[in-house]
Amino acid sequence: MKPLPSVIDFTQLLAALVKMKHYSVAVSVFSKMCSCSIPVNIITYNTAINCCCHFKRVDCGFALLAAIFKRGFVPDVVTYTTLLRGLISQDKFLEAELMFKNLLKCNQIQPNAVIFNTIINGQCKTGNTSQAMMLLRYMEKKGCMPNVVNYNTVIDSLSKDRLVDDALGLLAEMSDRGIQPDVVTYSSLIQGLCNLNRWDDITQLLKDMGRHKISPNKHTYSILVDAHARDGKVKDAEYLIELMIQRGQPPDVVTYSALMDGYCLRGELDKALAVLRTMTSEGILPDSQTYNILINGYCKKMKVDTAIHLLEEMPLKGLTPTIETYSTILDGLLRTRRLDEAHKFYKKMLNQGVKLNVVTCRILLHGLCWNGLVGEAMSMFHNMESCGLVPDIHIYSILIHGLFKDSKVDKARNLFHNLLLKGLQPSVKTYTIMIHGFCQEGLLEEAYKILLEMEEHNCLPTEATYNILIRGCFKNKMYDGGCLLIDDMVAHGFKADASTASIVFDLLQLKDQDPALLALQKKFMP
DNA sequence: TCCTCCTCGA
Repeated sequence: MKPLPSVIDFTQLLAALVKMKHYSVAVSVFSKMCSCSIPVNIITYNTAINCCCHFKRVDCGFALLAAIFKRGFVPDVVTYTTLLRGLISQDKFLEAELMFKNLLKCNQIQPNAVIFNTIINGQCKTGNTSQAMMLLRYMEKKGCMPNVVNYNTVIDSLSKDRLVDDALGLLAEMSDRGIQPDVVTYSSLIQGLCNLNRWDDITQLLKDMGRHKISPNKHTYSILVDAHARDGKVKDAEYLIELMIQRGQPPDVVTYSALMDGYCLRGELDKALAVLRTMTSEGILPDSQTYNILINGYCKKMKVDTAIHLLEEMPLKGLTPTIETYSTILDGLLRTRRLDEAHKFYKKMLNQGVKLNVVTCRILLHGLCWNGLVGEAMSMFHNMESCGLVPDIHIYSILIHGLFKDSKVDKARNLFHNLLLKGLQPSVKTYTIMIHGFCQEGLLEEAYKILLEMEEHNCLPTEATYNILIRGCFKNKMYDGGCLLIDDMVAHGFKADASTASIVFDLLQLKDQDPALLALQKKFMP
């Protein structure tokens, strides 16, 4: 109190609380400061607004903006950046974009690279990478040179959209303009290449990093560990972890979780558990996600009881199960047809205040259909909208599949038309399910129409799509049609391979010695 | 003294 610390000291105190993620404490300290007439300035306000935003209370952030005006302070670009980020983190991207445009139009701020990036990142995260790219060009026109973070944001998004070559183009552009890429740039690119299994390019990029004297960090290594683990190469993943330790970048909970996931994918649950023990003994505490990976592993192996045991263990370790934890177990119960337990579990989950999301609904609908309860699935589907949940294309595919399985052809057809009316783009899966359903019902013409529709919408059929339709033709003795389709699939670059041949083979075994089938046998069987 | 980008889960 004597002397009273400066406004900078108080602001640093607040910032320290933010860094420790004690947002509610920080906000109450801030309001105490205000009521005690302790000096504050615009930076103190910005820090407080940032707290509100992390606290998922943008509304309080805007209340503080009003207070700024009331006290005669002038909000700066940081104030607005923080508010925009708050809006975006609460899925209000369109509002954020509108506010940003107004700020520019009214010359309220001199936009800098940070505020531009906040919007660029928002566009990337809402699936509009191409618009983000346009904004990257636009900021330059506004006299604001893009920095490495702006490039990194777009490069990361392109890489995640599988457009790694475009991302690599931006890397080249950076070098041309003298903007040095950093470890984040390379990490994003490596991840993009990992998703496409372009191992040679990854090696090349790692060499490139070395030439630029940029060392991989925890993130980079974790990306590589994850990629190897996903690819089943757990031994290589283990080797990478050793390398991390040697190079002074010790693995963390993310690295070990990725390795665990690799073991789970191979069904080696004992080894996954061993990883959990290793990390704990090294003082790295598992988080909810680590448990979710393990729980998922056990559910996929139909060992739902062990999964439930792990769920019960979480609170003992100070962890709160997430919606993902509950959804995984629910999926396990439904897949093992433990309907009563699933129902009880679902009720309990809702009682605990867990909020449903689209993925949980997807799991429930899939589970209901899988257990032959299409009617209940449909009524749940109709309830979704009243909960503010918008069904996605996967949900439509699941329901259409369920309806066909129950021979409800008209309802399936209706649902398909409805999704088109809603402006949803059917996926290859949706189309394939339609084709499969129509084939089962002997409606070959309708099935074929769907194939044509796919091509019209530039949705490329897969080998499986063709095989399903071909099988449908043969089963319905439309041999010529089947043969034409085989030619068609070959023309589209697919091989009429073993599974196509086996269709013919299956039918030969089932059916009488139909001469047309015998002719086909000559064509396909060795 | 405050605000942007990268790693694991259904």
